[in-house]
This record gives sequence, C-alpha cells and structure tokens, in this order.
Amino acid sequence: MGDIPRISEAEWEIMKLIWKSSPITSDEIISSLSDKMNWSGQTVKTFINRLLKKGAIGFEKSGRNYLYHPIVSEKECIKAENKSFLERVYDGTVSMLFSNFLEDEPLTDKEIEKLQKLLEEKKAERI
Amino acid sequence: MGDIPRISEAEWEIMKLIWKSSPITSDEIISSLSDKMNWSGQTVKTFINRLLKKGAIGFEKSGRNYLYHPIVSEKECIKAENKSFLERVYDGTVSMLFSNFLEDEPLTDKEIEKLQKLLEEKKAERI
DNA sequence: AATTTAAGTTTACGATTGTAAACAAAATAT
DNA sequence: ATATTTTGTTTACAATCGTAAACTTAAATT
Repeated sequence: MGDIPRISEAEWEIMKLIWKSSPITSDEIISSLSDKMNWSGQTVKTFINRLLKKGAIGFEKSGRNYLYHPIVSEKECIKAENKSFLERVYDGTVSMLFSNFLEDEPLTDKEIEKLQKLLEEKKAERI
Repeated sequence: MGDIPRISEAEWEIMKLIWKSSPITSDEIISSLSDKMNWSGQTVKTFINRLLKKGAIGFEKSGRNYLYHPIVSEKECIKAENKSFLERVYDGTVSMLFSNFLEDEPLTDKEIEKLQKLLEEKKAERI
C-alpha cells in the first residue's frame, strides 16, 4: 500500500492484463498482447521482467512455468495515476477534468444515468 | 492542429504557465516556477529549450529578451493527454474514469450541480 | 540420450527525461 | 572601456523506456 513503483505506458498494458487474469503465465501474456500491441515476445518478456524488478508483480513456480500475479493493487495504481494526471493537466481542478471529458467523450444514455445517480449519491452522502 | 509533440511531466508545468501568461519572458517563467517546482534556473531553461525544439512553443525577440508563446494549443494538448490517459488506465471506458474520480475526489455542491447540468445538456443534445 | 524448443535472464542500444553545469554573447554597471 | 551580470545555447550525465537480440537452462521430442 505504501509506495507504488512508477509504471510506464507499456507496462500498464501488462499490468491491466495481470490484474484481470492473474494468475497468468508469460505465455498467455505474450499471446494476449503481442498481437494487440504489436510487440515481439521478447519485448513483452522485458516488460514483465521490469515489473518484477520494480516489485509491481510477483510469481510462483508452477511446474516449469511461472504464474505471475500482481503485488501492487489495481486500485492504488489507478488512484496514483489519477492524481498525477489531475495535477499535471488540470492543476488539480476536478471539475475542469469532468467538463472536458464530458464535452469530448461520447456517453451512452445508460452511462449518463449512472453518473447522475452517482452524483446524487455524492451529494446526499455529504449532507 | 496536426501532430502534438509529446510533452513530459516537467514540460507540462512550463506549458501551463505559457498558456496562461503568454507572452512571457524566460525570467518570468523561472521566477514563477523555480520556487514552486524546486527547479534551478538552468533546469527551467532546459525545459524551455526542449519545448522550442519540439515546436511546442515559439518566441519573438523583444529587445534583448525573448517573449515566449505557445504554438500548440492548450485545448489540443489536453485533448491528447485525456485520450492517452483514458486509454492507458481505463482502456477507454469513460464511465469508469468518472466513477473513480467521483469516488475519490471531493467536489463542492456547486461543482456537483454544474456537472449535473452538463450531464442534462449532454443527454438533451443527443436526442 | 541427443536435439530441439520453450521460458526465463542478461545484455544492448538509442531516445527521452530530470537535473544541471559550462559556455557565449549581449547588456548594464562602474 | 572594462568588468559584471543576464540571458540564451551547448554539452553532460544518469535513469527510464521502448525495442529487442543473445544467452541459459530446463523440458519435450525424436
């Protein structure tokens, strides 16, 4: 929970997969990402290794294979990334962030309604 | 409008200031940021120069000084950054992004109401 | 058992980034 | 005019990142 290592753009791809599908073998990671991302198997291996060194993921041997699993949680990584993004781009002003995304990104009716509900909750919660 | 150069975290600080206060001298940039960011004047100069080389900013001479101004617009940079962040962290799912920020970030009542209005507009707009 | 293959480890290499020192040129102060 | 200060330019250097090849070891195939 303490200090999250810095995770690069490419490494985020790996992490997302590991969070979603852990425990997972390197083989599965490679099959899943090398096409989608246009990475050679070696490249994927490098990313996996860097994440190991950074302590972002771990593994345990299962037969001759490694099964990788996250060490840092998705939640805390996302939170850290949110914060850094919000600071960097919006100087910490959340409402600007929201209006920008609202303007630029398409949302389905369902998504809008869900957000409205969330906002209501948020308002209620604080009374 | 075409291709935005990649702007690093430190460079974003410079850009934000230039967008806000252009035309601006290096001296003003340095005074404004070296304290706030704990950067030496030289470091700030390096960032300014890199932004020049990347074509993100330009200058015109005014006497012996340079007056810096943005070349890439704030809007397009923010948009690019939004997109890359949304992709990297949320795999493009805006609604997830929203719920996360809503959960973690405090919002004033006014901000919430403004967002609700925006959502209403967004909904109306699409009918 | 010997050879091929698969999986993990080490090394590589150029680009970018954060951090600045060193240098040059021009303006200001003495 | 000369020295000093300011401002812009060039060079530096270690860390990270994207990209992968080379090497090693263990397992699977023949």
